[in-house]
Amino acid sequence: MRSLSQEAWIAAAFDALAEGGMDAIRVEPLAGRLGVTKGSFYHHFDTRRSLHVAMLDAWERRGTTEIIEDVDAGASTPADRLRRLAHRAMEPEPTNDAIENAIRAWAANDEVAAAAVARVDERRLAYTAALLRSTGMTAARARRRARLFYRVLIGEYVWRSSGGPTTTSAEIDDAVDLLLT
Amino acid sequence: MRSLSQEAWIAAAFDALAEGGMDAIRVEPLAGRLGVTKGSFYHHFDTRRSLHVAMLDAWERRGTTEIIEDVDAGASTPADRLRRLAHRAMEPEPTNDAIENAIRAWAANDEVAAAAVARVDERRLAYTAALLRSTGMTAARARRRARLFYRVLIGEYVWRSSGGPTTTSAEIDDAVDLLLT
DNA sequence: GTCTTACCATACGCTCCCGTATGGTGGTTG
DNA sequence: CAACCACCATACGGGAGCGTATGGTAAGAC
Repeated sequence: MRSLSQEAWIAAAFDALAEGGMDAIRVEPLAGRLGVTKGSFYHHFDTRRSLHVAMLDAWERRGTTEIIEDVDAGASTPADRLRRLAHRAMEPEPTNDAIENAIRAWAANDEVAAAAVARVDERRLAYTAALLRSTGMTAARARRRARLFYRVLIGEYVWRSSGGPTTTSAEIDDAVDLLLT
Repeated sequence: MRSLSQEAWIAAAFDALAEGGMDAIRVEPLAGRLGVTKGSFYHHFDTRRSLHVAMLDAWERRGTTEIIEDVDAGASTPADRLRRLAHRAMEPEPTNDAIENAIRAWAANDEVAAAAVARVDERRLAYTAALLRSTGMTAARARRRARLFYRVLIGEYVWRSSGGPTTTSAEIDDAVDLLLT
């Protein structure tokens, strides 16, 4: 049987999100893309809003553990782990960039989204700061540097999506060296 | 006589933009906010799109010269000029942040907006790179540092708007020191 | 004082989309 | 095999907002 699940709707919604932002996630166009009617949608979700919230949950689950596990897998020195983190996080993935940006823009006008973004940010920051502190940095300095790193990362995503240049591998190494100062 | 001008519509549109993004710029709500009907709007503009383009022009004119002139006014060493630039650009102004972010997000899905953003970015980058080169840096390095600075700036705007922390004055000085390395 | 023009109100048709109501179908369970 | 349920189609009502058409008013031109 070819019946859909919530996950199929969420996946399609992320595609639409990456292409046109939060506002492009509309029930009927999504149904068309999935080859069904909105009768299906309102079977799986109460309202359009609940799809948005479900997407937020999925994003929070994915965006918090994925990279960290990936970086921790290659055990090395803290400085190298930081370098791996930077390279991994800055890797050009247009779809991921667009999703990240769209959700962050959404958070500016939605309390629930803002809370989810705040949790994700805090985990990433804590992880980065912990890495920096492992290199012998003071806690306060590590925190500051982690925030600076995160600003660069957000800037990279947003700038890339709006036609900016992509940071090269050499530039990433250069920036990491600055961070470790 | 209390008649409106194009500028009044554009100003109201920027308010709506700061609050709800590009998509919140709707003709009828805007007319309500201005105390007129859309009959007025379609007298001053051909279509909704032409208002958007007019906003883009206004943004490009404003966003390119304003800060630069302000920084050049206080003549000092290149390093101090860069410091002034950083402080001036990172100054917390929620409305300006939201506008900057909204237009940049818009540029991801609109060719005309992307072209305007590209021009503004290039001028800001060129100015920053020139400052850095005046401190004795090589052209290539100055370019790289300018891009890094610009990523931090974009990240600051976006992160602040989505609930992130505001960079303190001390942190700005710290970051500028890193840039000058 | 008429005429023109800038500015705006009113009213309309149209499209897109949300959410609901209801019925149909095919698989599953007892 | 009968009842049930998950899944989806169809059809409807309603709101929001775009763009148009047309008429009205007040300020200046002549």
